[in-house]
Amino acid sequence: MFSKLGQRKSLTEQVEEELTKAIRSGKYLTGQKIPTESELCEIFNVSRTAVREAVKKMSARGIIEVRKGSGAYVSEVSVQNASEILNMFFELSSNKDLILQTIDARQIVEPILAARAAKNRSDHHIDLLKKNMENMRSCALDATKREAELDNDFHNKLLSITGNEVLELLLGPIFSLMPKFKASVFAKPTSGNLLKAKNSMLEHHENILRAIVLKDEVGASEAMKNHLLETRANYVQSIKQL
Amino acid sequence: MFSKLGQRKSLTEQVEEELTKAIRSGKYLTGQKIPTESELCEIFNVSRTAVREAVKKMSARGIIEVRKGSGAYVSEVSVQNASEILNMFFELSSNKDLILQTIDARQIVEPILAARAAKNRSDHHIDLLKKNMENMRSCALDATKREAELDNDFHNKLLSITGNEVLELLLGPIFSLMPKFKASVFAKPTSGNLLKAKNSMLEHHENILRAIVLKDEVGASEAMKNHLLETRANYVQSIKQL
DNA sequence: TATTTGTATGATGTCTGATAAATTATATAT
DNA sequence: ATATATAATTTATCAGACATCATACAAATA
Repeated sequence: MFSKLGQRKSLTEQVEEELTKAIRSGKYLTGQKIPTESELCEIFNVSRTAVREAVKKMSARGIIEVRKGSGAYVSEVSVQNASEILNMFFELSSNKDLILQTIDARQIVEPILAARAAKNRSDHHIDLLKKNMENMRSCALDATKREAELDNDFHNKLLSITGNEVLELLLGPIFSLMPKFKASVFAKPTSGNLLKAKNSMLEHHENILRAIVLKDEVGASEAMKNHLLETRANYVQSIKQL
Repeated sequence: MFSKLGQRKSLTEQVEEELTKAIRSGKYLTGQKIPTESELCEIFNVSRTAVREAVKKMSARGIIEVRKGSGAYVSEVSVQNASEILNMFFELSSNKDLILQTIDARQIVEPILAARAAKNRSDHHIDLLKKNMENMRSCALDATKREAELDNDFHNKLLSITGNEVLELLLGPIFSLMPKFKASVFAKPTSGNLLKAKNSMLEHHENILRAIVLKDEVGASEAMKNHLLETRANYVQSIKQL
């Protein structure tokens, strides 16, 4: 059998592979500095070009962080880090009905998350959510961007109450994207409806929060369902008008 | 006071930013070729080094694909592409109880997904799931890797039946990771329990499938809950023994 | 002594120019 | 017209140079 007819990988890719493997195997720990470029050149016996391009790729993947004049360091694999990459994916996605699909996805998973939050919540969580509501109320009517961010924050806090980092990592982006959607869809809001829309949203959030305070899992789930139904309806209507 | 001189980004980063922006704005469409390196040098008035490093970063992000001797092409932003990045994050994650957190995450979201699948399923979907079951049955007892992959395939198919690409993208990794977990946890299976474990798993899958065939949303959800309860218990027990 | 300033060293960032290897386009021969 | 050989284009890799930044340490200043 022919063993290695497969197109041999480029040097850059080989270096990247080996370095990544080394990091994954624990040879270089989080925060630790990896060898300098010239050292890597000697280790792999390749030019600086190959090393640098491999390093660039790895930094784009969030595996390492390069600091000019200092060196390259193994970055912490964090939720935030991964979310950035996911966010970029969504931004690049040209899928036209991405917005609706995202809301649909939320309709599927968020009620159960709300129920979970009602089950797990501590008093500290309640404080955080209440503070969010306060900020929302005191937010100026025309500060739509801040309002969208606070909205996102509310749902993200709910997600974090579930206490599952894996879910946080994976589902975080579908909330943090909503402000962007909102900005693109509600670009020209009919000012008369602004107050009404905000009050409606506040009411929904209050209903959700109330159920969570009471540790009412079913109630929280239902309140979330209602909230998302209206959210979806609003988007559908606004998209139609475009 | 002096206004901040905003740390100017490196040339590589600037090029990457501009190029990404151009692609996102639709200047270069999916599958289309972007300008050659030397052209980009002229456009941005920088050296090939800067251009190449920007291109490498973008290819690492899955935005473009570089073909030696041909050029760089805007790649389709696919679910698979983003999933790869997510998978890498999980592989690099050193979180010790990642396995349990992942199973917990599945316990939260998968019952509702099963219910959704029961609602949405077509006859074609049923055929696919049945074929998976057949393969699983005819799979040799000691082919644990293949068995784990088929298991993963079953759950992934369920996920795809929901018909929501956003969810597929985000949740796909938590299934595709299970084979790796399985390999690391059940490295030395007590051979006597192999048959028992497989039969149990088959039974659970059958229960789930049956409910889906009947479009029984509650039944599918419950069957999935039971399945994951046992899955979790198995892992907990095996991890203890380590 | 404590703070600031100057300086040397080593790291990444960028440029230039060259050669190799893969692809694509062109020309040629049958 | 088809197939093949050749040329042109493009990315891959290398080498070396200088610029820019970070850091540590010595020197100067208060």
